[in-house]
Formats: sequence, C-alpha cells, structure tokens
Amino acid sequence: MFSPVESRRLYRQVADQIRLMIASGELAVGQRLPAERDLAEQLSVSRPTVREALIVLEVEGLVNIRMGSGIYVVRQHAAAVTGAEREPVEGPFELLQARALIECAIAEEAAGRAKPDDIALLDEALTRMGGVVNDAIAVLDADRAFHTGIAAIIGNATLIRVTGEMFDMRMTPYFARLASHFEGPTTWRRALDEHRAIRDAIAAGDAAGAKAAMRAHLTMSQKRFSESFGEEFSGEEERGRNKRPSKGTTKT
Amino acid sequence: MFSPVESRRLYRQVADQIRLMIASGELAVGQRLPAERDLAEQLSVSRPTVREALIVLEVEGLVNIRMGSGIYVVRQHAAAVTGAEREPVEGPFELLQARALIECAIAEEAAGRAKPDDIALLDEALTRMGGVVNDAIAVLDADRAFHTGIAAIIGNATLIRVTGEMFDMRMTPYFARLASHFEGPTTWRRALDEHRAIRDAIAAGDAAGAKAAMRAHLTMSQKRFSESFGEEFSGEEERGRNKRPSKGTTKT
DNA sequence: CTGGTCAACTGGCCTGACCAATTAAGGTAC
DNA sequence: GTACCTTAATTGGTCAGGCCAGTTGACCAG
Repeated sequence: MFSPVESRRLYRQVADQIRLMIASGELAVGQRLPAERDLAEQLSVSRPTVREALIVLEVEGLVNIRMGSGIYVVRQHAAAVTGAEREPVEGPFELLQARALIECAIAEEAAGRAKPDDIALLDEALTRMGGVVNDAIAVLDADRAFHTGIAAIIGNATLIRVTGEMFDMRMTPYFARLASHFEGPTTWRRALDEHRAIRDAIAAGDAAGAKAAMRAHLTMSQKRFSESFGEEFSGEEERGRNKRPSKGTTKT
Repeated sequence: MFSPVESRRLYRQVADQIRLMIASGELAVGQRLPAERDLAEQLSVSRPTVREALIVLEVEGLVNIRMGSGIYVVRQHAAAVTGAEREPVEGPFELLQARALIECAIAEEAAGRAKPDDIALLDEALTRMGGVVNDAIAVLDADRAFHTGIAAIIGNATLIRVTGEMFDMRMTPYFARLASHFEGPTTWRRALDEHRAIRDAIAAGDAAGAKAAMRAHLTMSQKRFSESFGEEFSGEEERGRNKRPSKGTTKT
C-alpha cells in the first residue's frame, strides 16, 4: 500500500514509447522504423535494450522484423494486450459473463454436429476430471479440455483458440488467488455433474438443451464464485501483486 | 519446396524449446528455471539470445521474470500464441465462421439492451465509415469501431476485447495481402449497407433480426472474399511470407 | 530470538564486435 | 539501351565479456 516503486524495466519503457508512437499514428502502418542502432541513439539506450523492446512489440504483433531489411509497423491497434501486460484485465464476473454468451452459442452449434468420436473425446475429459478432483492443477486441465473439446466439435481452430484463451484467463495471479478459496473437490464434483448434463445434451443433438446446460453451468460457476468470498472484493486493491507467493501452500 | 532451411531466428528456437519443456511438464508450474547464464551454456547460445527468448515467453505470459531472484513458470498452456507467432494461424474462412458464431450471439444480446446512447455511437461509426470508403485504413478503423461498438452495448470488457482481437486478425500480413485484392469503395459500400441493417435491427430491439443481419453480413463478407480471388487459394503455399511487398500498390 | 550485515547469486543493461541477409548502386556483356 | 551480374553499404542476428542493482539466505552481534 505504501510506495508503488514499480521501476519498470528499461526495455519495457522503450516498448511502451514505441507502442505509443504507433498508436498515435506518428509511425504509420507500413512505415519502416529507424534502424536499431539509430533508435538506440535517439532513445539513449543500448542496442540490446532496443532489440528486447522490439521483440516485445513483435510478439504482440505490432511490428514485423525482417532481417537485413528493417522493422515495419504492421498495425496500430494494441488488440492483444498480451500476457503479463494484461494483468489489469477484466474482472472474473465479466469474464464469466462473456464465456456464457460465447460458449452457449458454441454448445448450441456443436449439438447439431457432434459425431461419436467427438463425444468420446468429451467423455475422456470427463472421466479424467472425475479421477483428479483432488489435484488442483490436473482438474483444471481436464476442465479446460472439456470446454475446448466442445469448440473442437465445430472444427474451427479460431473458436478453439478463443475458448482456450478465455479459460486461461483464470490463470492470472489475481484470479488464481481468488480461486484457491473456493475451488475444492466438492465444487469440482458439482461442476463435473454440470459438465455431464452438457455432454448428454450435445450427444442427444439437443441444441437448445446444450445451450441451456452450458448457461446453467457458467451461471452456477459464477454463483459458487461469489458465494464463497463475495466480501473479499471490498478490501481488494492490490490485485495481482502477489508478493511473497507462500510457496508451500497447496491444499492445507 | 526445396530445403525447409527455415533458419528461424535463434531466440525463437530457444523460446520454442523452453515453451515445449513447460508444456510437457518437464518444467512444472511454479518452478524456477535455471539462471540465464546456465541456460545459455546448456543450450550453447549466448546470454542475450536466452534473454530475448525469455522475454518472448514473458510477454506470452508463460513465465514471470523477477529481478535478482529468477525466472518462474506461471502456467503451462500456451493460451495466447500471440502476435507474429500466430502467423501459421487459422485461415480467413475459419476466422469469419468464428466471428459469425460469436458476433451473432453478441448482436442478439445487444438488441435487447441497446440504449439511445449506444445507437448514437453506432451511428457515429457508420457515418464515419460512409465518409472514408476511399481510405483503406480509415474505413477499416470505422468498421472495427462498429463491430466493437455492438459488443460495447452489452458493457462487457471481455467481449469488446475478443471482438476487437478477432477483427484485428485480418491485419496479419497474409490476410492483408489477400484483402487488398477485393477491398474497395464498392465492396465497402455494400458492407456499410449491411451494417445499417444490423444497426436498425438493434435499435428496434429485434434480437432475432439483429442476429440474422449480422449473420448475413459476415456471410456476405465471406462470399465477397472468396469470389474475388478464390482461385488464389490453389496456388497458395507460402502463406504470410510476403516477399517483395510491392510497396506502391495501394489501390491501383 | 531478533535484528542487521554481508557475500553469493540473479537479472538488467552496456560496449563493441563480427556474421548473414537484404538491397540498391554500379559495372559488364549482349 | 537492356538485362544480368557483381559489389558494397545497410540492417538485423548473434556473440563475448563486463559492470551494476536487486534478491536472498547465511552468518553474526546484540
């Protein structure tokens, strides 16, 4: 609560600055950036630092680095404020609401297309999940496999990716710490039952039923979430700052 | 077709290798990686290369770098195969199919919630779009604003972000080159008409109509896309490799 | 047992250098 | 004059070695 201190690493500051110049249009899309050596001089930092900043921007998809040629602006929308940078992200409830909307539509569509092989894949995830409700990490993995498995029925890689990405957002430090309070064998078993209902509706080709079951599942998930520690949200301010990660605390 | 050669940049190969070790569980979540100097020695590369690879993984959110302490595995799912790395990504048709599914659901939901202010925002995007159909960049921006604007009606930041991200995927070099073949004032005007239909349905609170209009829009978009150069897909093999970008070709 | 000091790591950053890919200018053969 | 080849300048990719600053845990004084 005292001093933010923060002292961001230099290459991140450089990345931020260049990103800003791109966003403001000062560096137009398609334009070539100054050479690394020039950038280093203009910014008064060393070339390795500039390189590291540019790699950040490249991973974010903002620039395209071409050996021997130069560095080009690809697009200006930050779009994917990716990875670690996405810490100040939407809250858990917002995420669950979004998942409800999207995954319901996916479940609805999947119900009309599911083939025996697809159902077998879902079943595999379900049995696996049932066997590891006591393993916090493994059960999450099975949970994820089930949700992406439904998207896989449609056979669209983008849908699989988006579903997985939204699921993984619960892995952020902030979310993870909250989750540890209410996730346990009991709640996982309840979630598993809801999964089974979804699976059955899809297997039966019942689109409306699958949609409803998915909605019920995510609504219940949200409810479990809020009931267990709704009060924590009032005193929450320092979000994902998990200092002193208290390593040995697995399960108590 | 000859030699893959590939010659991927070294730091990417290193990043891939470490990512693999994380995905396979060889490096468990929470575990500390060897020091940069040790990694460099084990991998027979220099420390700057290792650093660049680690920065990639940090931006992707897989590891957490803590100064003076070490590098820790945060999660194992690649999740966001972000930015430039997503080049070998889903194809345009797959993307449009995913957008249809998701944005239809969003439009449907938005129709039931839209307030006058929201409609005004959409109208702003529409008029702006109408005024810049000749500016390839500006019109894209207005297009984007319309689609994210619909998501904004629901008031869920995650939905806005996901919608924007999927839209931005057309900015990848591969997609952009294809798009330049068929995007023009004429097609943009048609897209604008379809936008208006969506806007009207939402403004009228017609959920089913909004869903249908959105589906029609994205289906037409897909059709425009395939008709203009469907044949290109047969001879397409080298995807986003855009050699010789033919800089001056804007509009012809 | 508490508190402070100190030394050993570890990441952050820098200098300077060389290699490889790209690109364009210039030269040569036709 | 044109087409092709050669060549040199430019630019990113990688390396080596070094110093600084933050972190951590062991050790020691109180």
